[in-house]
Amino acid sequence: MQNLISSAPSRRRCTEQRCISLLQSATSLPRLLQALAFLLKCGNQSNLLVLTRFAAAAAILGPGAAAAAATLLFSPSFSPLHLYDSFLLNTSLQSLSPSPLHPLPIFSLMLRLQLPPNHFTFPFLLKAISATPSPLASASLVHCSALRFGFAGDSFVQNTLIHAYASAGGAGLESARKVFGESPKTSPITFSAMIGGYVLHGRSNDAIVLFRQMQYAGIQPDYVTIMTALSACIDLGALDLAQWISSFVAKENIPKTLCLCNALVDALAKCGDVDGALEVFDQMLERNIISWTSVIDGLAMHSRGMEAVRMFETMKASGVKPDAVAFIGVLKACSHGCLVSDGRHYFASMTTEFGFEPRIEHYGCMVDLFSRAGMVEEAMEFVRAMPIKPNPVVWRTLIAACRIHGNLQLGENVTKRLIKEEPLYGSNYVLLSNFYALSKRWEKKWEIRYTMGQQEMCKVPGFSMLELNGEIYDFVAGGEKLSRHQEIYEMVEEIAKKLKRAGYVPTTSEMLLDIDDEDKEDALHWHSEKLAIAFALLKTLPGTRIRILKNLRVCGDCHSATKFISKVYQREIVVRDRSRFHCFKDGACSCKDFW
DNA sequence: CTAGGGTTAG
Repeated sequence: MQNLISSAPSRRRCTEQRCISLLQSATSLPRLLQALAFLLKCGNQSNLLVLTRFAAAAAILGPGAAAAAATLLFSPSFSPLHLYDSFLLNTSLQSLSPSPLHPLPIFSLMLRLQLPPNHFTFPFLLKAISATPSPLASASLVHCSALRFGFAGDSFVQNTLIHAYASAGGAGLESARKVFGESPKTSPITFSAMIGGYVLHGRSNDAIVLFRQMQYAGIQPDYVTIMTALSACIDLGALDLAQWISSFVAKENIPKTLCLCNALVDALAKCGDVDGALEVFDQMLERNIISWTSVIDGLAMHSRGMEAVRMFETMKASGVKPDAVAFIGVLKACSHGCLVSDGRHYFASMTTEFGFEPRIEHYGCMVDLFSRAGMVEEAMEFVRAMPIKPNPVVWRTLIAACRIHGNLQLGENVTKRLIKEEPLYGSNYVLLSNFYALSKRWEKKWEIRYTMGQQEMCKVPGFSMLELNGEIYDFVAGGEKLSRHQEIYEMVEEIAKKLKRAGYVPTTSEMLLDIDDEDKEDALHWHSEKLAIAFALLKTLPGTRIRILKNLRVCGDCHSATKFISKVYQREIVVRDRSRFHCFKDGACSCKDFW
């Protein structure tokens, strides 16, 4: 008896599941039709799920197959299916999301069969379009269609339209903004769609401006808007805003969902407030692997490797099984904290204790672990013994170690090998020319620079950002974007003099120019973070902590200069690198010079 | 039957 009751629904589910996989596995239209015929024989005439999956499977095969399928489905001989009309096609559209399959064939069929789209059609359609590779053209096509059918004023349509346009980036963002501006009713959803689009395409400044406007307009952000705004904070290192959001969440009646708390932990840590992140983490009622990974990664970024390792152990003890990403976190903590033996232990435990096959990222962490610790030969040996092919990232890790630890010959060889693999990537040639400069082979260096010029390859320009009183300031080397540059350059000169008196010796070896030493020193002063620090020293009261964010890694000279500045000017200076934090205080850096 | 979203080596 018990058996009968429990097996009946499960058998039906199983059949349906089988239908779907049968349809999805069809590789051509004839096979698909064959599959459908079989399913109909099993009595699926009115099973909507099966029929919509059939339509979706046909759409995957291409417009021709989709047309044939729809003609079949909606032909009179297939009655009474035509009663489903738009509903069937809407559901087909829905079933395409979030897979990246193109929904337009289904939509055009719908029009061809003169089935009128209704107000469910456009959101489904636009949602599916957002997930396709280049949604701009499709979005504007559907936009026109929505206007023609009189659905452009529907708020669901507007929100999905903003999302679809914004997903395209570039000009799509402007189209999205236009729809956004024309939307009469704005909800947190409208704002999330627009803000999310900005964040997705690297315009986090615009995202935050809009987030502020939202509050100004009296619209209460909900948890999705907040998570989106937190992503923008991460991009910009906007600590003030991240902390403000954190307290906002604490005092307002916003559901503290697992997702939201994870986003808060991640954002606070990445904006420089690990202790704030730990506080949120401690108060969480429920934690998943992402919560643990975020907090471990946050500790790793701040050189708190031992704590990260303890956290990893606590996680295991609390019954959460580490996954591949969590291992990346703990291995990163070991390499940034110079915990070589712990790193070895965790790497080994991946296979012995948890049965994972380490991925290239894990091998990369190990190479970094040995490299930072100065064990360059060991790192090279590790790469040689790797069972998977090292990728360019691994090579670059090793190359960075060779440069820092002075293994010039090895570095040069590895860089040449990298260039063979990636001949079109400009930065690789810069790396090679660096080694030539370090070994003072200027002709070789100029040869490379010449080749680069010929092929129009260039270096990623470095920039720094600084947040002062809620405003974000940009600095690029040379500083031509700044209106007050004269003042800043004078400050840079003054800093240089003071540092020299304090015993600072500029490191010129990282410069690529073979000009005389004095000029080299000059050129080093223009690195974007030096400009940012000078500006911050001018604009803030003594004792204020200075926070800088960079797109590249800190160069050796800036690192030692900043250590001196922190002592001479008695300031705490926090620099967020590409991958970690440096907290300069009293002439020392929290990274203990491992970076 | 409708909309916006989270951790990942350098």
